[in-house]
Amino acid sequence: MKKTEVQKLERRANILKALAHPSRLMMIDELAKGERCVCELRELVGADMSTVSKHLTVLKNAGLVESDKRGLQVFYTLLSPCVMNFFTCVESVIEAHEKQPVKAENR
Amino acid sequence: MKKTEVQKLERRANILKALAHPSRLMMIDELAKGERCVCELRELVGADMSTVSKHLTVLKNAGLVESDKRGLQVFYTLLSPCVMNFFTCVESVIEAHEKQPVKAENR
DNA sequence: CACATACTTGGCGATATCGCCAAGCAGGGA
DNA sequence: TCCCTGCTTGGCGATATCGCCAAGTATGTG
Repeated sequence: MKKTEVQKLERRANILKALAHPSRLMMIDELAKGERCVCELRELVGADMSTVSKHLTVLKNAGLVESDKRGLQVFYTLLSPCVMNFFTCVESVIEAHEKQPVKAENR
Repeated sequence: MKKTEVQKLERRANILKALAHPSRLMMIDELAKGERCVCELRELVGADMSTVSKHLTVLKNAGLVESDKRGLQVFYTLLSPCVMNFFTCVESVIEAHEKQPVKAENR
């Protein structure tokens, strides 16, 4: 297996990893509606500001959001709304899985 | 924030987390071509069989794949090919991010 | 300047993930 | 029955992630 191939997969995995957290999913969902400052997102997820800030750093490092400081506030914007399309697929996986979590003979 | 809302986000996050690993991405990609036994996937990712088996368990618990034991071998199938659509979006994020990883004034 | 506000960063303990080794288990062949 | 093969499970150390607190930075206000 090639090294470049692994690097490519790692980059992909990093983006998915950035998305793979409840609070970050909530923020992404909110940012899909428009830019938000950190304080608004803090209120939304109900966590410490430092925690929210670190989550946003993760999203930013993955290239999913962008930040813009205006005065005292920092506004974040969703750069790739296409990630919102993931959720219909994810929901279908959840639905299918909840109906048939394990085969009957394995229960 | 409602409890059910959080659970929903956690389920979504779990699926994305299951995808967020280079080896698992490689396996998903391979399984998109058709069912494969554990030994084939082991050869593909070049890891210990136990490691591969655990990765497959993660994917199975997330509802992304299904297993079928036939004789000595266990064959895995991709249940939700729609996840393959994620990658065009992911690639666009990577491309945009590599062109402009940080703003010029922050370098 | 002093001070408040909005946010980021450092650090720490708690928890989760990762990959290997060793052991266990089920199916098939001699 | 004994053994081999293909796979899963248990366990362990190493590493990463998480969330809070405390401290630091930058910007605006009196």
